[in-house]
Formats: sequence, structure tokens, C-alpha cells
Amino acid sequence: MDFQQVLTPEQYAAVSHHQGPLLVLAGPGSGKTRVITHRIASLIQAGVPANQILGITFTNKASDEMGERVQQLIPGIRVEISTFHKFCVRILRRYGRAVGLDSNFSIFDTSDQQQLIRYVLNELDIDTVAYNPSTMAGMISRAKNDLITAERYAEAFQESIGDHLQAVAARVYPVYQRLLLESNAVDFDDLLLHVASLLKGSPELRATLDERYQYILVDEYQDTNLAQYQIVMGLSLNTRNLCVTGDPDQSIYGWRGAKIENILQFERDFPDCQTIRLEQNFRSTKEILRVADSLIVHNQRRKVKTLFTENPEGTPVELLTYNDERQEAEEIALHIRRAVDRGEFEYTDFAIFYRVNSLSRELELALARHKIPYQLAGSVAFYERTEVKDLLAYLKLINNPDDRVAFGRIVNKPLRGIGKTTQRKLIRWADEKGISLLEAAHQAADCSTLSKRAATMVARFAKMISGFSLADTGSVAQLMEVVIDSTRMIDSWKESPDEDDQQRIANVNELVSTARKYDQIFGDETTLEGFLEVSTLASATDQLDAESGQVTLMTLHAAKGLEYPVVFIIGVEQNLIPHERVLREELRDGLEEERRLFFVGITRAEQSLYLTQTRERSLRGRPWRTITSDFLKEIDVEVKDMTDFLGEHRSHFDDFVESVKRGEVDTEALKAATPQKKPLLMTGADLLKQTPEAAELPQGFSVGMRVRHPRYGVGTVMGISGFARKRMVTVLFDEMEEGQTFVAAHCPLQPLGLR
DNA sequence: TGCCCGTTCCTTTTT
DNA sequence: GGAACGGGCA
Repeated sequence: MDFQQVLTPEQYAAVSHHQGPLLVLAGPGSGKTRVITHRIASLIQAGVPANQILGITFTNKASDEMGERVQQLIPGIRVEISTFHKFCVRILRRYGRAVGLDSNFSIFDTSDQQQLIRYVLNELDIDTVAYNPSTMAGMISRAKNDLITAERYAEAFQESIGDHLQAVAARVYPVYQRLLLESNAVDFDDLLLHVASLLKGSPELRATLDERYQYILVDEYQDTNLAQYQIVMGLSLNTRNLCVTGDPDQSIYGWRGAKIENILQFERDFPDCQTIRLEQNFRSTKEILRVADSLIVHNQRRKVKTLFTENPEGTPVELLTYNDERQEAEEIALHIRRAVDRGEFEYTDFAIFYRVNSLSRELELALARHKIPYQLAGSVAFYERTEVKDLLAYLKLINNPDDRVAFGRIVNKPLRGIGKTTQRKLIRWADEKGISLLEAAHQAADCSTLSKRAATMVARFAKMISGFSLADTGSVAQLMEVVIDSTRMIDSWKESPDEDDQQRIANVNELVSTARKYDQIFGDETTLEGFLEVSTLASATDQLDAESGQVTLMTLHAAKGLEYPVVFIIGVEQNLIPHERVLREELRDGLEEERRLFFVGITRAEQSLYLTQTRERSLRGRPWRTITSDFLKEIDVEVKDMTDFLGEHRSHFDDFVESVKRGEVDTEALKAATPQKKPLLMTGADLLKQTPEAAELPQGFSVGMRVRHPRYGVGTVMGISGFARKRMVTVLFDEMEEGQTFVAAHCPLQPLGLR
């Protein structure tokens, strides 16, 4: 194959660089995947044995795609391409003994993890409201990503006086970790942490693996955390043919412990490395690229890249403003419907991105109303369904009898009369005797604290679980069916007219057919842990199908690495993009990451890009006044007002509309007001000035809205009376007992928008 | 022991 | 809008 023919000079330079460290800084749409796959082909063509090559990606989708494309280039040759997490699973299944894991260990997902942490908090008598499990999980996760073990964490923060959260985490982390090991289980972070410490603790193993993988390629290197960095470095000490690709401007996982420094400092780690920049974009129009670039230049911490393209100029990027999320969704659905009816595009060509998952709801409803087929990245939600988790928990417990979380989940599901008290007694007894919960359940008759009745029930449960085995059924799917039959878990739903119950049965059936597919792929080699691994490490974008003829919906994070002819990014509003969480931070790092996230979204678009915002949006079940995103000030787009205040739009701001009808508001000023890129954030006093901006906030205040007063601080609007200039607002400040009443037009009250 | 209901709290992004 | 918890009742 003549690589020079099909690649640009820069791409070719990267592909033909075989020996020694290589850094490829690849802008969006610059053909990065192409470079990686061609480089693998080129290595093989040069005589490198396929089993010496290791490709590492972050998502299953990326690794599958890469594998397929390598296959196309060099048919018949299998190269190991895997995600970080899967790679680590493989290492741990084989060498995990050294860190206390048996080969059948369970992998705890986020909810298993939180379940266990909740248990630990209860055991330690720590209030789970003040110290909620997910916060604790986040802190422990960050520590693990930074390679801080439980012992070291406890030592460092046990007496953390300044930060009580940290002090609590210092107590929780060691217990949590002990229970994980007792359960013969790992959480997502452990997969990396254990492998990193294996490599560190065993020089022989490290050297073996280093030797084994002569050529390593790491994709999305900007998203590696310290643990992943250590693993990569550990495998590249002796043979330094390490090729990393990435783009600092697309680093969006800082909150997960990713260190953008890893890529920024690669040249320092490997002074002899070659650096290649891929700056030509083959994906987007000049217009889209210009918008993306004008946004990202506002970041301080970056390696400057000059993106360019030979693609056509393209149409302007549009910013559309709607009344609320309902109109936003409706209009997008209509837009898609019309474009498809006109034959300009197919459904597949459209993607809609949003910052938080909850924004998909209104879109789904609108698309369904218009009978537009769509797929939602986040089919992981499937694996989070109660009935799916329950059935999987049975399999987990069968596969790994030490798994306490799985045990706790299903011991009384369906109901077997094994209540909380019984469970607590059993756990206590098992811990005293130092045996697994399932073992304790077997011996329940010997447990003096248990009533005879309870002991019988518990023992019966243990006997049932032990009666299940893959060896007997031969396939995961059949084992599942046996479990479903014996537990009668779907029996009560069968007769139910409830739509939800029927859905539950459908979900269970779908899980069975997923297992069937797995069985088919692996034949006689099929294993429970293998199937469970796939289920747990499944990710949001895995199921997406570019050829399915459907509109695609996903979060901005999930969109990385993908591309679509037409892209909508909805909810481009302050507190959403950028997210409110980073606006409260002192450091700018969070804000820069939000900007990168927006940049990622923008650069997914090939031909057309639409950004949308609304005037009000319901979040967490309450409507809020929105504020224009700061980021919109940084880019030049065509602004289109699609709002319809005087028309049918009715909301909780209806009282305002009433006042318009009574001629109490200057409607001319209203019409003149266009939602330019000015902040919509207003104080009550602005209303008095009757500026166009003031008219932009004609609703002013609404009951339940959060507001800030320079003297009294933050409070909630409790009541509103009067209209226009006589409008009175009553606010109950958080720090005060009694409400205060203000004249809306004169007061310095500032609506806080989404809070 | 199980279930229902009201209260209260939180609430990003994901392998 | 959802999850967890506590209280009350069968």
C-alpha cells in the first residue's frame, strides 16, 4: 500500500514514524483516526508482528471503529485494540492475585459503588444526608485517579480540620476499599489503580509487558489521568515506541481526574520525541471552523494551533432563541422534518447535543410527536433499570459469591421475608466469622441471633443461588432463563395491565437476547464474567449506529470523536454552557474546560450548525429565567429571534401577558427588543429605565425565582402584586425570618436565573 | 416485615 | 423531577 498517495504530508510523516516516541497534535476533523489506523498498517507492512502492537482508546466505540478500520486496511490480521479499562481488566484477570483479586472479580458500576459507600457510611454512623454517598464516591474516585491509596489518604487527611468532607472521606475510603476486596470486586477507578500498582510493585511483570507491547498507540491522550499516565509510562520504559495522539483543546474530562498536562508535557517526558501537528480540517465548513476558532482562542492554557480547511465557506452558524424548551424542541423537530421532506437530508444526518442529560426529555417528546426516529446515546440507562440490574445481580452473585452488593440487592427480591433486620444480623455474623455473605447464608441455621423462620428463608436463598451454574446450562442466556424461572421475577408483571410492567418484561427479554448474542460470539468459550464485564463497561455511545436512519441525541461529552452533517447544540445559556458549577469556582480551569466542551460540540458539525437558547427553561421541575451564555459573546453568529410572546405562548409568566393586554407595558419597546448577545441578566432598577434591554426582561420576577439583593443576600420570591411600575415583589431572604417587599422597578434585586 | 406516603434533599459531564 | 429516609399502619 502506498501511504504517501492517500495521506497529506503531515499525516504521512506520522504514519511513517515507527521508532521512538511520537506526539501527534491533531485538531478536530484532521484525520486522526486515519493516521492511527494507517500507522498500524504501516508497522505491520514493515514486518512488526501484530501481537506486539497495542492500541488504547477511551471508549468501546472508538476501539471497535479502529479495529474495523485496521481490518479493512490489512485483512486477516488481528491487532489488540482496547479501551484503557478493558485492557486493565485483562491484566487483572491474569495477574490480579498480587493485589488480592481472584480472576472472577466483579466490577462495580457507579451505583454499586454508591450502594457500598452508603453501607459504609451507615456502619460508621455518618449521616448520609450531610455526607452523601455520591460526593464521597467522587472524592474517593479523585483520590484513586491520583494514585492515592486508602492508607495514604487516611494518613494525610484523617485530621483534616479545614475540610471536614475530606476528614470523613479519610474514614470512609479505607473501609470501602476493604469491603471491595472482601467482595472480590473493583470499581472503575480500581481497574486503573490496581494495574498501575501492579506495574510499580512488580518490576518483572512490568518488564514482561513492556517487552510484549513494543508499539503502543494511545488515542485521546489529553484525557488521560495520572493512573493511566503511569500505566502508559510503565509499558514504555524499555521500548519507547510510544505514539500518543490528542488535542489539548478537546480535553473535557478534567473533572474525572484527566490531566491536560500529560499531553502538554509529553515533549518534556520524551525530549527526543517527534511532534507532528495536524491542522488541516477535512470535516467542517470554513464558517464553522471560524466560529470554533474564535471561541477557543479565549482559552489561556493551550498549545496554539492554526486550524484551516479547504472545504467550502458554508452557511452562517445560527443562534435561535425560543420561548422555552418546549418551543425549542418543537421547532427543531419541525426543522428536521421539513429538511427530510424536502429531500435535503436524511434523519441520520442530524445530531442534537446538550450539556445535561435531562435536556433530552423535551426533545424526545417532540421527535416522537412528529414521528421522527431517533437514537439516544445513553442506552447505558438500560443497564441502570431496576429489573436489569436485578437480573445482572443474580449473575454477579453466581459468578462471584463474595459480591456483597449483589447479595444485598437480590437477597429479598422478589420478596422472601428476609427483611432489613435479618440482613443486618446476617452481615454482622458473617463479618464475625470472616466468611462471605452467601457462605453465611448457607450456614444460617448456626446463627443464634436469627429466628428459625428467617434462617430457613436465608438458607433456602443460598441453596437456590448455589444451584445455578453456567456449567449446567452451557450458555449465559440459558442460565438467565433458569434464574428468571426459578425466581419468578417476572411472574407478577405478566398479568399486569400496567404499561411500565410490560416494559419491564421487555427489558428482561432484551437482556436475555443480549446474552444470547454474546453466547453466539464466544461459543463454548462463553463466560459469565465476560458477559458481565461487557454489561458493566458498556458506554453511552456504544449502541449508536450511524446507518440506522435516526436522528442522534447525546450530551456534549458523548459527542467527542463523532461527526454529523447538521448539528444542533441546545441550551446555550449561562449556567448550562458554561455549567453553573464552574461559575462558582475561583479558578478559571473549569471555565476553560467548559469552553473546550462547547468547542468539541461545534467542531462535530460538517455543514450546518445551529445553537439554541430559550428565554425560560424548566430544570429540576421548576421554571427559570435564563441568561445568555458568556460564550456567545465570543463568537459571531447569525441571531434569529423565534420567540412569540404575544402569541399563544403561555407560561407561568402569564400575568405579564395580561398586563400587556391592559396596555401597561410599552409593546413597541418589546418588539424592538431583540435578543442580541447582551446578557439577559437584569436588575429590577433596569426595568425603570425602559431600555430595550429592560423590555427583554418584561416578566421581571416570578414566584419561586431565586434573587440576590446587595444588602440582604440571596432569597426566594414569595409573592408578586401589581403591574408594570407598580409591581411589588415580596422576597424571603435565606438569612431572614420575615419577607421584604420591594417596588420591582426600583429595587436592586437581581434574578439569579438557573439556580 | 412490608408498604405507602409525605418530607427533604440534591441535582454535570462518564469508563 | 427523583431518590432516600422516616413515620405510620396493615
